[in-house]
Amino acid sequence: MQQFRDSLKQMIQIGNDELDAFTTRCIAKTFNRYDVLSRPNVVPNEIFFINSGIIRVTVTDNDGAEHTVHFALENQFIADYSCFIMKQPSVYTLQSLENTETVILPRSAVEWGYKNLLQGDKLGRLIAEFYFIYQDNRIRNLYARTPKERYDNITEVFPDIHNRVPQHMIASYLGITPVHLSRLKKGNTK
Amino acid sequence: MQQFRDSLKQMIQIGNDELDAFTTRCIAKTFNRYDVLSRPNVVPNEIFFINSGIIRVTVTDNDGAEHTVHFALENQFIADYSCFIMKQPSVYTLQSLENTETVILPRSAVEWGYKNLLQGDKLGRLIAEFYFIYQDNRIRNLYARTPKERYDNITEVFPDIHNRVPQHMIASYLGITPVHLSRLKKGNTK
DNA sequence: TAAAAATCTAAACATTTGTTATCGTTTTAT
DNA sequence: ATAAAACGATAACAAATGTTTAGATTTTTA
Repeated sequence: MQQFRDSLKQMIQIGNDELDAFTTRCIAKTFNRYDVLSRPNVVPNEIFFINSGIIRVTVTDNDGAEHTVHFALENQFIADYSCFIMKQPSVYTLQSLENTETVILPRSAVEWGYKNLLQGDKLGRLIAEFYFIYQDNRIRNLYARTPKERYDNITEVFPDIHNRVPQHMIASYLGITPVHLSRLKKGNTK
Repeated sequence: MQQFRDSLKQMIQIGNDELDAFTTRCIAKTFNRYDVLSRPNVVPNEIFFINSGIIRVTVTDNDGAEHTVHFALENQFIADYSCFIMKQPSVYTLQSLENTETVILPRSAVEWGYKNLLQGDKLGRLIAEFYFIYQDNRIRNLYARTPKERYDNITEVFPDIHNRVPQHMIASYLGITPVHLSRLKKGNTK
């Protein structure tokens, strides 16, 4: 729980009493590799903070094909945040790709934080802003960069991804097929 | 300014005194069609609220090609919000497509609001969350829907877009060429 | 440790999407 | 009102990307 407390302290001004009260409402939980943390069609009532490990977020399209839209790493928050906010049934699957230690923030804790922490709303603002920036980058890359360029730059955002995630999941994240990624690596295409 | 005040009142609890103090720090400004509101490579220090009109957000890639990443409509906030938050040089161009009435929120007003409005951080949180949800949707569609599906559903997010925006800009937003959109409309492709 | 499963590359072929050019129509600007 | 520019459809062709299948290698599981 200490790692989680340190992250909070980096984001907002918060004393030990507030930290105690808040973290008491959170739950440490460890997942095994390939465990599913969150499924589609269920209203998500949890935000996860990752102490160690890696979580993949996927969406399934109308044809049943699975698309990796995100990898979440150490010291990051992850959730089906849209559906969490809107209290609507989830659209994503969250799955651990390694043994993953998390801190779970139940909805009750989050709402308690907004109401009772001196800088609770600021914390919520910073988390939302952080992911906004990340997503903005995503969208810009999808529009203005080729798959090859996205591949070449993926380690900017996910430093050791090549050692931790199979290539076909990286291809999915890039928005291409594994076969095509294999081709791009050979360098025949621009 | 009344429209802007009403929008604020819908988002947070705010009295007339606070509203007066805040809106005094904002500036009403009208732009002509095709005016540029914000350019790349300049640190953006403003958020725009749209009373009427429509603003297009574009990014230019390495080859000099322009991509439309967003249309902002009435009663929405729009900015190069990532760069605004990070105080970094802008990457987007904001351009009005109609005569557009805006309220400008200078950085000074935003920061004043966070510090002095009772629910300032909550307002910031809600705005960031709102755009997070919008972007999340964008990304999911880019991954899990075909261009044709994105075209068929575009009026969900932009109701009267077909009457207000030329088709080649819609194509750009969909991530395809105008020629290809023309093809899709004919219905030969899935 | 051995069998099974997952992974990556490769090739051949199919489909989607982009590019260029043309033409008629509509919109804009003088 | 008229000339210029922008716009959208279309066709022919080119390039990018997907699909299927096969085989070799690595990783996982029993």
